[in-house]
Amino acid sequence: MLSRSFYARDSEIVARELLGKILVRKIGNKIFKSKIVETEAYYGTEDPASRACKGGDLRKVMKNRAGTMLVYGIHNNWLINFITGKKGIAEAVLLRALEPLNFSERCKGPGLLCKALKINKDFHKKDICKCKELWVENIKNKEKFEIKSSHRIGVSSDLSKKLRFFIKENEFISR
DNA sequence: CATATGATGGACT
DNA sequence: GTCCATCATATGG
Repeated sequence: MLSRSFYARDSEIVARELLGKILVRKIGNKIFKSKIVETEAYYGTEDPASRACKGGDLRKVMKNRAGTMLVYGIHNNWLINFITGKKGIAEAVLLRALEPLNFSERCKGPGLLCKALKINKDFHKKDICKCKELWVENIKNKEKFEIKSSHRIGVSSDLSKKLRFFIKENEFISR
């Protein structure tokens, strides 16, 4: 399991380094493993694309300490974020797509991956470093892959930075 | 209680 | 790329 210090860095760095890591979901006595293949970085207070810049609950949660999970409901879906950066600074990384390793649900999108792993608001504000039902593991055998970046998806106004990161030529990327 | 609003997904061009 | 059905929240009366 990754230590809290992994998340306590700039969200752009965490978003990049989360790629290729293994997300583990435990439901009852079953284990579901998947590889993280696509992420986006969000900067709450000064990010026009983030709803947290408008204030409210999201902004508060994004200021929690790194490693806190933030589950956000939109349309008929759930999206999961990990809080990054220092406590008091509103930063988070959104999980956008996973490559299923020992199951076959489709995970090509933030809403789909939450549905596949049965992630809902029960995980909101929980600690990814302590949770017994969902956590992130390091890769055993380092595999080589190229990280690409682009503008973020589904937002009307955005920063000029490219804050969406994904593994090049992976077939499980959304769109 | 009423209503506005999307960090979407899927179908389609 | 574009269109749009759909529903959990946030907010206001």
